[in-house]
Amino acid sequence: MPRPARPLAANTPSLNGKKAKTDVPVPRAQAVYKALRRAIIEQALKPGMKLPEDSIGEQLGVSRTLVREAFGRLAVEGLVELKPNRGANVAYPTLEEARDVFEVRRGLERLVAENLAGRLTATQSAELEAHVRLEEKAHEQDGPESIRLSGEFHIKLAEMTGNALLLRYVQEASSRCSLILAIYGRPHSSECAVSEHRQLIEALRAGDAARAAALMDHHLQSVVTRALLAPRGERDIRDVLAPYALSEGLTPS
Amino acid sequence: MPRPARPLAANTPSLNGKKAKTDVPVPRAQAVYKALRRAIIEQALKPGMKLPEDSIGEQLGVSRTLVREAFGRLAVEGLVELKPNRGANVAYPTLEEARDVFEVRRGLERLVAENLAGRLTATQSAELEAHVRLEEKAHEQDGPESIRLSGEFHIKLAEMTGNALLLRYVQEASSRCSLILAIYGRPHSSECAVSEHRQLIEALRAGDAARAAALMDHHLQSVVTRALLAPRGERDIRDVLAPYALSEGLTPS
DNA sequence: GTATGCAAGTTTGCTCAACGATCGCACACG
DNA sequence: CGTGTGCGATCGTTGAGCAAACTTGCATAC
Repeated sequence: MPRPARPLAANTPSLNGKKAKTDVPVPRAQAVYKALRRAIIEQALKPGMKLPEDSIGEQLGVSRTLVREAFGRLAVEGLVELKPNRGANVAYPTLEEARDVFEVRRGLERLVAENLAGRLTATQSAELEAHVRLEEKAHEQDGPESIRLSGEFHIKLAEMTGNALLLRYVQEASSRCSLILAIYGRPHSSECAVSEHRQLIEALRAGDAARAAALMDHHLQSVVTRALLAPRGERDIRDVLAPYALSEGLTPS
Repeated sequence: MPRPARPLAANTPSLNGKKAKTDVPVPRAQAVYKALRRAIIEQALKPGMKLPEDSIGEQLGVSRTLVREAFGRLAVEGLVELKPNRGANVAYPTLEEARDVFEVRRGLERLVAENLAGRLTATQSAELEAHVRLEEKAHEQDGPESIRLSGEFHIKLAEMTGNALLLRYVQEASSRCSLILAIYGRPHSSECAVSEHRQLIEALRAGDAARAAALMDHHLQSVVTRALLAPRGERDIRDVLAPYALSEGLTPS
């Protein structure tokens, strides 16, 4: 039995748009996971969309086995919803889940701020400044670049902590927030205020852990507020009707 | 081709020692994952131990496919270490990783405390009291029950928040802490002080979020201290030599 | 005694065909 | 219109198969 061509092998190096950082082979299972994850985050695969194993496997040039593995992992992360015998769908988080994710994310990012306060190296500091400058430049042009850079700022901070588990959790929570904001967010509400990023860097440099944590908390809270999600404790008619208003193209005042 | 008997199907209902809570079928892949996870946490599978797909599959009565899926998921959780083409081993966290996990856990549990402060129902409160009484009883008998109940107290708190993501992260961090303490902890150092659990419940009931968070933080910090892991910032000869001392059967004073 | 090369055996990563179970949908019937 | 049945699609899983990678044991050279 001849073995078929392996299209993904040809594609794998280009998935990241650059060569692998090391010569460690990247298992195809990993590549499938990353491709699907990215397609969900970038909204090529829309919230609620059905994900048939067969056709996804065909499109990626891999067997169902690897697709199933990727689904399993994405389900743990909350990006895919799996039900026994019912297959996989891109997750469609409820408002309750959204609130949970944002709450946890705020806690995690506070931890990042506390960890980094007073510990930034000159190199890291310069790197953050450069990033903020990119954000400002992108903000002037009003494109999707601005949103991407906003999110990357937070990932960059988590990376700088050097805590792998914290980074993983922040990445995961951030991905889920992206999905949630795609569903519930107001247009253009996904990006962060660049000025707040600047203030945060200053507090981290000053070594004021409490101030940095408070700034971070306030910063993320204002992202949520701009995105129409009220914080826990403010359950009112607005919460209940929000998805209906959106589906009818209405914008609450 | 006749299909073989399915030993795991016969075993699955007994894995939890009780009937499934609902009639939703439990996929075997899930059962394999849970069995392996439990075996690692309970230390039937020791840190560093090699996990061959073939023999694990035979022992659990499932195909390699499901074993591979379980490995993938356990690897994400940090309980299993996977290297391409080198197979799976039970994870053996470094001291650095240990520190990371404890730091994140402290942050997560602080979040739990803040979430619950002033929000415990009477039922929840009674449930926690009952749990602490069980801990006290088990503590008198000096068995493994005491350690298990200690860990469960924290999981129970996280459940009470109603935040699924927070619960998942606490469960995961807690599992990894168990593995770490198995490697690096002093004997009998894994359990919590029951009196501190009591103080925590009081603060939660009083609605003092700041105090509850501080108590939780201090509580977990003292678990770490008792277990020989110094907090970050105290890198000294003790850190460096700890694993060597242990491997030679020496106990630092 | 130590280092190196090679062959054989073992394990891993993955594909694929196969089969039973489950589900949704269309159609027939009362 | 409501209900039951049959069918096709999909899911969950198994096991055979194969290539690649790795490990182990043995022979040989220095």
